[in-house]
Amino acid sequence: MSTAGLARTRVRRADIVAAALELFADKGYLATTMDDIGRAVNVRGPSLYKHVTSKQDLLVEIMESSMATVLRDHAVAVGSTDDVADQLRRAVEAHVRFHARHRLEAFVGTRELRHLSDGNRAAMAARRRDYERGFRVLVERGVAEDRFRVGSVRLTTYSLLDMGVGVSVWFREGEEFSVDEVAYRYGDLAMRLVGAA
Amino acid sequence: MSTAGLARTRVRRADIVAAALELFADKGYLATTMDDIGRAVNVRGPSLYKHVTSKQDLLVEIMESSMATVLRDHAVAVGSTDDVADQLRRAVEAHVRFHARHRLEAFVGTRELRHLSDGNRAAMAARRRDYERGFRVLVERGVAEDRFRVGSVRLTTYSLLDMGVGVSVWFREGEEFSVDEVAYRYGDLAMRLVGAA
DNA sequence: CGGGCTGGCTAGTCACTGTTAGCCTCGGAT
DNA sequence: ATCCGAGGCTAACAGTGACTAGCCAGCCCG
Repeated sequence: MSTAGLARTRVRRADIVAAALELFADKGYLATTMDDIGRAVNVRGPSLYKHVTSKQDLLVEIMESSMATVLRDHAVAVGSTDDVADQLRRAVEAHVRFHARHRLEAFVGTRELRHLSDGNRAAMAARRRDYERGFRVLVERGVAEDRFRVGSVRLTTYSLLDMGVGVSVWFREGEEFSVDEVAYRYGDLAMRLVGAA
Repeated sequence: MSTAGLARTRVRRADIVAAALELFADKGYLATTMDDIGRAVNVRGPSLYKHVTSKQDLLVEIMESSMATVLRDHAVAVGSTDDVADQLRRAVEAHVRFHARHRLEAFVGTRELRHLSDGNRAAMAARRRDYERGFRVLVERGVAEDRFRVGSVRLTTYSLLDMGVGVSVWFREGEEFSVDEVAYRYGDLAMRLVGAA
């Protein structure tokens, strides 16, 4: 069948990206060599260039697809209801779910931003700011609608976001908490932080 | 005076460490070269070895002194009262104050842990775990004494810590908030998180 | 059956970087 | 005046690592 060749190629490339992700998360982008990545997929370093144009490309691919995922999840969460408190709760749950389920992507996404080439980093940073603005806007609306009571919108928003980001550092699948449990509990914590009525 | 030579040496060394700190924070440990550090103190890279035994040494010095600072501040905060809620509040304030005032050290401390040599990393990680345990113990005691009401001690503790760590990422001296304001407000947020009575 | 693309391999290039070696200067103490 | 050590400099070494060049095997197509 004519799809076999193509199919195999596709799989390989995905394997490479997956291996790169694990290594970037574990050792960091700069400390990871193309040979390391090759070894992880049973190939010599230089062979990778038959599938990928550069090491930087791997990083870009990882960060972009990961960013696309969070943004999509966030939009779904916020769009699923009109109640600000529910929106914030669901947004936080999505945020945490992402940082737990895709902890490596999330981890690499925050840690390796600076090793993106200038153009890529700027684009990425902009999308990240948009994402954060989404949360700030929710908190602001909650306050305006008298549903939340916060000392500072900005600090509260940072707290919400940073709590969730932290999940990607300690979370491990199959330990004490499931993804859903963590998401749910962080949703509660978020409601406390904003003093939800 | 015989101290002049010594004094100058000491100052220089401190300058080197300061420059290294800034560069490590900005570009990352691996991406920073000895020439970079040298340039920052108007000296060629190799000359640094008259003051420092290795690049790794610079990282170790930064991380150790920084860790010593947090641990000391934490001990003072917890020792300054007997009331669990006050203890936790002050511990969080100290935590946040540290991450704001010493944001570069804090930032490097969390980001570059993996580039410490094995022995140093293990020692550092252990002290970090102790520090975290200090918070968990406070939350546990608060719950036991019926002063706090939390869904999960572990998750709540992580949240408290990660919120504070996040401060080192966005905080800038002389902008909207002073160190004290941030510390105070995060203390409030912490009280909300633990559902302090 | 045979040609050629796909994708692997080895060898090599080039740039870089931590660190050492060895030299020279200058300021302070004798 | 002179000595000397602290500390700067350049040159060089050794290792690394991204990426390229060029070769070859095997599989799919005709």
